[in-house]
Amino acid sequence: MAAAARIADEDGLDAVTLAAVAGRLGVRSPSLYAHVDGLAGLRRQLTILAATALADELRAARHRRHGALALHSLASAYRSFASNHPGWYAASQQAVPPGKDDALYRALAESVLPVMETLAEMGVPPADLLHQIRAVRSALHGFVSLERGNSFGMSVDFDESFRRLVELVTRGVMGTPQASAGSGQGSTAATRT
Amino acid sequence: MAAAARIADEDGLDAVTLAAVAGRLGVRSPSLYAHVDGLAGLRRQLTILAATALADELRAARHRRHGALALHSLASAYRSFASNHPGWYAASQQAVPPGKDDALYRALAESVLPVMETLAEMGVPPADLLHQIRAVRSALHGFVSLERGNSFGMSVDFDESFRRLVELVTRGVMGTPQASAGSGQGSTAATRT
DNA sequence: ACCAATAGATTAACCATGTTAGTCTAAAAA
DNA sequence: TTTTTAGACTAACATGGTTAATCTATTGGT
Repeated sequence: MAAAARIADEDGLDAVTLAAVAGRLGVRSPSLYAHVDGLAGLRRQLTILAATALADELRAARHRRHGALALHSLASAYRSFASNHPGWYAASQQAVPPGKDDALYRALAESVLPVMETLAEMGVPPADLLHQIRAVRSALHGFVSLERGNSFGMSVDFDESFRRLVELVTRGVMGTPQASAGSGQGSTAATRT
Repeated sequence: MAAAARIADEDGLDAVTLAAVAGRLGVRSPSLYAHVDGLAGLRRQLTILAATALADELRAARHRRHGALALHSLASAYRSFASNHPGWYAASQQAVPPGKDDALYRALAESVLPVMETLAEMGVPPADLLHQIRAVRSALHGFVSLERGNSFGMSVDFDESFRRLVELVTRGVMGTPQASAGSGQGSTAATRT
């Protein structure tokens, strides 16, 4: 897994292949089947590894910070993670098959927890929490994803753009409680949103 | 290309393969080389096709609408496109290799134009335009991408979440001009942002 | 000290996919 | 009628994933 993780960051997620991992370990591909459940298993574990790493970073960024400051710190950490570990970030954003795989699900959920806790602490009413988390996640993932994918033309001032985006979202999350019209939204307790 | 486009939407972007396209056309894979420049060329053209289709939808959504309404319509069209053509959407969001490929670049740029025009028309000052476009694109792409990737747990109320996100961004784009601190941002004329 | 179990690697073989090279055929152009 | 050409084909090879069957060395039990 360590070898796979290195390849992901150095050569891109697509370069994570049984042959590549085996090659780096000085071993033939079939040998890997004694340790991982094929390519699918390898990628799955890589996703878990990446999501866990991201969750750790986010947790650390939030540590002992509160309110808007915590949110800003979180956002920075999120973007830095994607920048420092592009392969891991890509892995952590894989499409998730519905149901079943619990470990995978929980690892991904953990990376969302810090956002949820921060917003909750900032006083977002439970009825709004779900929507706000989605907004924050969308903004962060969207920006990072477009930035990583080279989808922003003119390579100017990404930092400033990000700063503004984060402030826009922060403002949106704090002010204007926005009376919720529909739905009775059940448990706000659980994990992913 | 039509065959490839159908496969992308029906079986996912990853299923777009020379073998699959050839199979659907009742032909052997090597035959395709007379029409497309290998798999890379096929995918490239698919990206152009998808970006063009997206641009058309966005242009249509904006047609004869103005201000916040245009932006909302744009946002809806964006999300609908991803929902109706998941494969095309995925294709239109491929990472872009820097420089060179002009046709590809321009096709992708076209899909951003409607956003730019709408914001400009809404009175966003030129100095802010670039950042605002990025914010809007980030929010839209982020939400759609997370929704498509099954990354929102609890399958409740996506519509409401999206509605709120769009309103949050709209509010952010209209109010609070946000004095820009750094940079002298050159030409605001051009295309992608 | 010996033996058995096991972890972990191996080769061989087979699949699918992408790709190149060389060839054939039928329709279009001259 | 002849030539050109578009568009297909087969053959052959590379890479990557996967399974099966086998080998070997270390570990653990007796």
